[in-house]
Amino acid sequence: MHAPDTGGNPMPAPARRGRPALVSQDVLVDHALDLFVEKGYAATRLEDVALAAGVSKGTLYLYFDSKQALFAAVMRQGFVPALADGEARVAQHRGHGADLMRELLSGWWRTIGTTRLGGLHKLMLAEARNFPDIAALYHREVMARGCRLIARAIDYGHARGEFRVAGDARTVHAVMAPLLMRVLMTHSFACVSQSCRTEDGDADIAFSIEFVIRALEKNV
Amino acid sequence: MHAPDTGGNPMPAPARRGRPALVSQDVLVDHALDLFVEKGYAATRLEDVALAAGVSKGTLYLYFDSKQALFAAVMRQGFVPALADGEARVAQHRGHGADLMRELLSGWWRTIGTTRLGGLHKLMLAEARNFPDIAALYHREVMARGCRLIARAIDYGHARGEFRVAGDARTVHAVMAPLLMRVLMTHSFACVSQSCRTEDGDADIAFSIEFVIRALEKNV
Amino acid sequence: MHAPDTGGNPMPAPARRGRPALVSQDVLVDHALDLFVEKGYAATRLEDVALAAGVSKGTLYLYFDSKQALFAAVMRQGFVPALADGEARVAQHRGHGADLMRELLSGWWRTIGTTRLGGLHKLMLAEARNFPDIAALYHREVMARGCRLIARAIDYGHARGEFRVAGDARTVHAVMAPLLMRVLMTHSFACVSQSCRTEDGDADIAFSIEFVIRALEKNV
Amino acid sequence: MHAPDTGGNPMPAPARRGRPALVSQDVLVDHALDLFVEKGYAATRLEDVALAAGVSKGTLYLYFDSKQALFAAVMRQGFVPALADGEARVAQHRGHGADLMRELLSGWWRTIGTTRLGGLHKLMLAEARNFPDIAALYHREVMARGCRLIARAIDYGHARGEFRVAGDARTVHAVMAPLLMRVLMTHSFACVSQSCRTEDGDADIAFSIEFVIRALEKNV
DNA sequence: TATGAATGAGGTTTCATTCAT
DNA sequence: AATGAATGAAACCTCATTCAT
Repeated sequence: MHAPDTGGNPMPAPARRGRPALVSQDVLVDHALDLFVEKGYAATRLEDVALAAGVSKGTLYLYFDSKQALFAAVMRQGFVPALADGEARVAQHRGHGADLMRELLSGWWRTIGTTRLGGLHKLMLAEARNFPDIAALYHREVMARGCRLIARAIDYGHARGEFRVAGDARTVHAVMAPLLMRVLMTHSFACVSQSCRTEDGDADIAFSIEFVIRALEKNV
Repeated sequence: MHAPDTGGNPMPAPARRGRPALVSQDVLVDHALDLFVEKGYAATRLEDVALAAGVSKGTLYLYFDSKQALFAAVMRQGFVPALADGEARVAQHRGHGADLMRELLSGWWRTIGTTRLGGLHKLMLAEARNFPDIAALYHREVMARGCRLIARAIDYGHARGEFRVAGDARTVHAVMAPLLMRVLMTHSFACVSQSCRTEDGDADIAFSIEFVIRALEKNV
Repeated sequence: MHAPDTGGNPMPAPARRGRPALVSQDVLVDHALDLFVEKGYAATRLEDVALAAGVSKGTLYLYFDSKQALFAAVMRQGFVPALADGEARVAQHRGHGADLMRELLSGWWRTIGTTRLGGLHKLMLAEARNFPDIAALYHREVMARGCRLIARAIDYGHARGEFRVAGDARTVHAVMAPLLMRVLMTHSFACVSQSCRTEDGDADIAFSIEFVIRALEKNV
Repeated sequence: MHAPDTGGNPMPAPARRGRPALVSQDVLVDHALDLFVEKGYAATRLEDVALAAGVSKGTLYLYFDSKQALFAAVMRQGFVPALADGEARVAQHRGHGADLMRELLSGWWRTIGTTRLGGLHKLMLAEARNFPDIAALYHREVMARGCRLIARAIDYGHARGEFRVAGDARTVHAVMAPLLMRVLMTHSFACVSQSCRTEDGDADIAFSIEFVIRALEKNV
């Protein structure tokens, strides 16, 4: 992930030849993410991605073999950082299970639900059938990993005697559903209905979180 | 799906000139629904729709002005019957609110969640941004109406003192989310992961329903 | 190759629906042959083929799935008739072996060497490496069949005691080479050198034919 | 192919500034020859040529103005040495005309027929129409010169009363055709048919040579 | 009404060539 | 001299839509 350590010696000039790159893969992926999320896969023209990044159509093909390869890169690079962040959070937590759930879910909402990454979830959902390979990658690397995260948090509360259920798949699903649905709605119908916008969403989100926590907790 | 029943009266040689249509709009919409759900909007070719319905590509244009018009018809005709059914159910109900919820949600699951109509929800979600007009229609005629239905049921239970909350938008959302998500998963990742299939889904669905009912009910 | 015999019943009107075709596969193949021979495979644009036939680019794809499929059709349809003709000729022949050879070779020259089909031989030679499947077809259906034809004629003269050798592969090769080379030259260097043109070619061809016949015949 | 021999004199530190070229035109031409012969002109990418020679695409353009210029260089450099060799052979020959022919033709086969240069002949044939200028050069410098060579050899035998014909163009053509055809076949259909391979070709070649010599010689 | 041939805009992809370092 | 990023024209191919019968 980072350049090999050269042992304290100052790294010599990288001896770059030729014209320096105008863009990097990351920049292209960044703009592609925007457009894919905004217009969907089919309606996004590679030329628009390139122009958005300030290069020409052909340049894109120096970095990605095909439209599908670009799409795969968008998926791969989009979710990895957010997941690592969530995992760290669970590992460190002490205190009530309900508080951990609150932190996790509201954290997810802040870093994914309200950002382009939310749109990426919707995109993957919409295109999964057309790109089984990428869908499998997403399922394995993103969904499964995210579910394990939540499952561990529920188990934590269950082990402390606070939650009435353990973190099995069905429970995880029920816990995540309200937030995920809200994200999907935002990225589908926000343009159509005020009620799907996320603007004053914080209160709504808190409500959804408390709703599922109530379903998890033992009666007092 | 089939020709309208003429009530047992033998149809005499019809007075109107020309043959009756060999196909009706309904047949086309029916096959279009299948293909749209299976492949998504962009990947569905009108020629395939026509072939599936046993007519030629040109004939399709006698019934629908454009691909988008066909898509709109699919959406319109897909949801109307299911909604009417649900509304009748709520109007008639007597007894516990929880039982009404169970009936509504499991009824929704049977008639929509496990049928092509589930795929239609996913399709609309995926394409809403590309077809704001249709999305607005869907939102108005399907989503809003469906939400009112659920809201009324929650209010019913609330009025009886069984539910701790009234049927406002946020609650409706939280109640529907698990079932909707499951449908979306089925139509996206079923091909990729066993865990997204709906096969032994009945137990899972019951679990999801009880999960949200628990969140609705007052503590005992 | 021809419509199935309907047993003497007058064929009913074919009940053609829709717009009658502006072109047929044969017309497209015909123009494609011209352009492929003139410019080579890579330099021939499908749009030019279509325009030459008086239709649009898209129409071509109603008849052929791809450029390669068109190329295959050109090859298949180009050679079949000429071969059948030659085979009939050998079967009927009576008289001197040398005369049969003269007839075959000059017949080949007239029907292939001086027509577009000569260019087709050159095209196949030039493109064989790029299209192994089509090359295999050509080798099996055209070259092998043509070689058998010549071999039979040599065997005929050999059986009569006129030729000193039998029709094995090497002999066939040596017999055909001068005419084939001349065709290839014509279609490659004619534009560059008068000496490669075929205009007064008849005397040259007769010379080439007598040259190989002399090599075949026993000394007098 | 290798650096010019400097004659044993130790090259002192060269006075000229800058490094000597890391690659020479010859290296590029050498690899271009391989690729052109293997894949044909259109299917050969300049980038592959550069990579094969161990330089970058840009470097190639320091030596050649265009793909066509590279092609021209390949042609020019490919044939010149072989021709000089053949010409020397004819000039020195004493003895039977048939033996001279055997030596020339089998020499051609060894140095051209079985090497990449054979593929170069095929390439020129395939591309002549697309590059008239190069074709003219080839025709003038290679074909015409080669034909003169053969013509002189036939004349030699004719002057000695061994051959029944003089070395006119038609005869030269008939003499060369079998070997040329075999080369073309090898470079076109070898991948498709065992019978076009050159493996045990020596016997076949001898046969072809004797075949044409028989056609040249007077009856005994 | 129904057909199926025809269209052509629009997309992806390739690659010879240029250019700044 | 050498590089390698960048370009953009051009080709193939698709498919929603039109049209003549």
